[in-house]
Amino acid sequence: MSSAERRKKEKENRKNAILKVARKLFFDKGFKSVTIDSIAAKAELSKGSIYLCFDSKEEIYVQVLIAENIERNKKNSNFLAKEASASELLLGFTGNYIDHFLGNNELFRILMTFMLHSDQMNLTEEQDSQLIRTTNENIRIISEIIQKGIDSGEFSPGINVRQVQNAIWGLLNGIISLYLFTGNQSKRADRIHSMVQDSVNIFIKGLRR
Amino acid sequence: MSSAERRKKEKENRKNAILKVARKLFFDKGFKSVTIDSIAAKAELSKGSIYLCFDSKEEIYVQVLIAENIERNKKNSNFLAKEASASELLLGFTGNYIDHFLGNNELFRILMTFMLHSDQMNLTEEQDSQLIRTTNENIRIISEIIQKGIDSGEFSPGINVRQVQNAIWGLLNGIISLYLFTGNQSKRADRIHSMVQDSVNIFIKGLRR
DNA sequence: TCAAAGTATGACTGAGGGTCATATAAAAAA
DNA sequence: TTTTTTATATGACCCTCAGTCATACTTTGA
Repeated sequence: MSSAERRKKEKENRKNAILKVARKLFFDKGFKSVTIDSIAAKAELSKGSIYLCFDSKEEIYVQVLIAENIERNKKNSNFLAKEASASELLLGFTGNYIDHFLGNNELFRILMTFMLHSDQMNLTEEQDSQLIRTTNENIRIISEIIQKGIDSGEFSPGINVRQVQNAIWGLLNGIISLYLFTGNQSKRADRIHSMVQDSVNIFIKGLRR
Repeated sequence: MSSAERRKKEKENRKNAILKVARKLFFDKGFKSVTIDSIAAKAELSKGSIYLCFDSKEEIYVQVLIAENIERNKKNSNFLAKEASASELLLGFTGNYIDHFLGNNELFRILMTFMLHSDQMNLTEEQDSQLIRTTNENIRIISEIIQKGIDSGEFSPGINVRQVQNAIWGLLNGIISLYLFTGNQSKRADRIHSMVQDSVNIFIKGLRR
């Protein structure tokens, strides 16, 4: 291995080490109260070294989110293989989605913060498209489920698949946001699940032919 | 009028003047890039005087949001009086809701930021409940429309009205968030409208008896 | 007219993101 | 091996900005 290659690889490793530390801090304490100094301290590096790998705090943030997206995408990949109706698959996916974010509120906040402020965080073109791409990959499965439902005659053929995908995604994100708003005391998690289930069922009824 | 009363009233006026200035700045520049100094300068007051009326930047922020809620609530009040089916009313309301926030992205961001971080902004009990109350008032009309639909036989009687209200609200907020994420270039506004209309129609179909 | 109470001010503090001159280490050249 | 060049690491420093507080001013009421 040439020294240039080795250096490149070392930098990659360091980047990942920083991301791992940052991830934990963000998820434990929330974006705002994590300082670059605290990341540096925990990664046993100087502040300057952090900035050798990342241009800004926001960039670290977006990289965490992208890594998380990729991770989640792997787990989702075999979802469609299951033998089940489109309705069942949809309820399965949505329940899963809710679980995922109820188990990590901060991750959801990061996602939503990006959705709301993507234009104001000056990311590179690369980062921006990577974020959008990995996010889309994570929800494309909704489209696939809908399409399956149309093909099997379960859903009305007139449906705009992409649009319904986004509507369902929006519904889920919107409901989780409400959940965070009203406070996530005990019992709420149960309630949100039944709410999602009921809402999605209404939606499914509306989708049927 | 006693001097105490007059002083109280003056303070109220000043508060409103500050809010008016802050509102404009927030909506023009976004929360983060508005400084207390800039609010003070524009309100022709010293920084210290701002802090005589408000405890923190967040408090100004939440007061702007509450004032906006109250304002909007007034405009909504005569919505139900219209002669129309529940479905038509629902589509009317949702279209209106979308218009309102597409016309003021920053207001939507403020709303969502609160929904996402309400636990992390240490507001007083008073502020918190006022925010929740005025927000609820703004969307209660959805419940009323649903109830009307049930009463008239248009919608299935088994519906959990409150739950459907929240689901629809979530759907709208989620869709607006997506819209902000994918960028609000021209034509998007049209697309989001048709998306909301289609989604709500699917939902309505699911609600019918 | 004067003391007490209330109000206004802006210099100051502390926190934290981001920078950069300097130091150190590694690689290449001599 | 020694010297030169290049790459990397560091933390003191800069800057912005939320929030504070000692001081100055104004109003009230006796």
